[in-house]
Amino acid sequence: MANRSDTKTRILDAAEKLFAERGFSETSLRLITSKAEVNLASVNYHFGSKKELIRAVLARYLDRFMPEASDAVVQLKQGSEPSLNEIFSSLVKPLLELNKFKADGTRTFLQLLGRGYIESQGHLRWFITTHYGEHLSEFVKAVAESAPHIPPAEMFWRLHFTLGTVVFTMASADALTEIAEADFNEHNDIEAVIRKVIPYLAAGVAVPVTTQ
Amino acid sequence: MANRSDTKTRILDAAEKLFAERGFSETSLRLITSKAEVNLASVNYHFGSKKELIRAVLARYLDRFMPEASDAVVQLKQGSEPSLNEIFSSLVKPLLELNKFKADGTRTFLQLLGRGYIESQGHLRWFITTHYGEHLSEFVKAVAESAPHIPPAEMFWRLHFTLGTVVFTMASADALTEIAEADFNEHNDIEAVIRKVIPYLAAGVAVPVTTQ
DNA sequence: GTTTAATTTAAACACACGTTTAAATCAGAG
DNA sequence: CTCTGATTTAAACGTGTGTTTAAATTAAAC
Repeated sequence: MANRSDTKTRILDAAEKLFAERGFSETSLRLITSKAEVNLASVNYHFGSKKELIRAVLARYLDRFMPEASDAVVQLKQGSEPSLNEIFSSLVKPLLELNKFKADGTRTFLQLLGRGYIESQGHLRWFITTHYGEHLSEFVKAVAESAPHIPPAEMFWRLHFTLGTVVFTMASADALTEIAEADFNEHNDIEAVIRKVIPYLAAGVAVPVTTQ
Repeated sequence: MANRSDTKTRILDAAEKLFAERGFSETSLRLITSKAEVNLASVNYHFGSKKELIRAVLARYLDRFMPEASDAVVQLKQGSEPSLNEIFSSLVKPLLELNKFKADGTRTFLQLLGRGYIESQGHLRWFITTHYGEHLSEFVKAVAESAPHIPPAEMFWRLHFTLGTVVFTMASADALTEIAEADFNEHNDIEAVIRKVIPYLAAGVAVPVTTQ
């Protein structure tokens, strides 16, 4: 069998960059293959379809991030009663690790996640919960335990509010950092944004339920 | 001149429903015109292009909501020092007013806003700030005054976190209420979701800045 | 009732998309 | 070297898109 083929990798690399920047449906296979300098048909040859290419792009990051993230949460719980801030903060290192895998990997991953959740009309939600459900529930459990005054149904909503904040912020992170630079002369890399959002999220998740 | 033409309205009505449900780029003019039972070409005749149709759909809601919303904020400030919770809550009535304009108008408007911010790659941001900037800054000013311990640059980020929460939650509100009903046997209409999100947002916006 | 302008209609246009095909090329095994 | 299977390639396919055209129809003005 012949297999030197970095073609697959070239496609994934070009695709993830374009997907993150402009979204999935706005990125054509022709654009991907021209940036990757491979033949158009090679996408279907190696991945079957565009949909499966999207999954492959996401999986390459999720496979790295998810185990590390849930490990971090589990390890954090070894100590005594982590705060919400600490739980969220424990995800920062796994996130930044992605920069070692690829330049700007953290930003790319978060933007992909954002695009995915927004565009896929619930399809990505299914993909993640079925493939990474155990890692995910480790995180959810830790959050729930550290805010025991929030009933489960309320926590469900708040975690999705949180997801929304992260996902939207990351999908528009480029535009926002530009505006912030222009209006406040304040330069923010992706890590700075992550560190800004954590206290915001933690406060919202833990705020007492008002029965007005 | 001939003008019985509810054609324009029929198009707007069908378009807003489909846009809210499935997003702008996922909704073809052929689907819109078939649901509206009008001819395909009438969209371009009455609106010029799909892009201008999208703007018209959004404007119909924004023209109703924005003045009412900023009025509500201004009126609230007549009293003494409204809290963040009160400021956010003052938007609920204007939002629910949209249900009088059209059945399910509140949900439709918020979903359109969500889709718009997500899909339009900054274009809607420009449209709203140039057309409704004065109404908007009334709201921003009120929020800033009620949380004077947050520096302007930090507030910029937190308001966009807030926007993200709202926009994402509303864009996926249908899916989320379904899941909540299945998993927690808890039925939520759009008003219930709005009332859930307000304390979450207010807590995040006002949380003290940590200089760790 | 005739004229005029606005509107509606069916058809076609031009283009971009994801996918498929079949031939050409390549690399490794025997 | 030869053969075999994997990979790459150029071309075409079929479909769906927003938009345009030019004729038909409608409604109001004179």
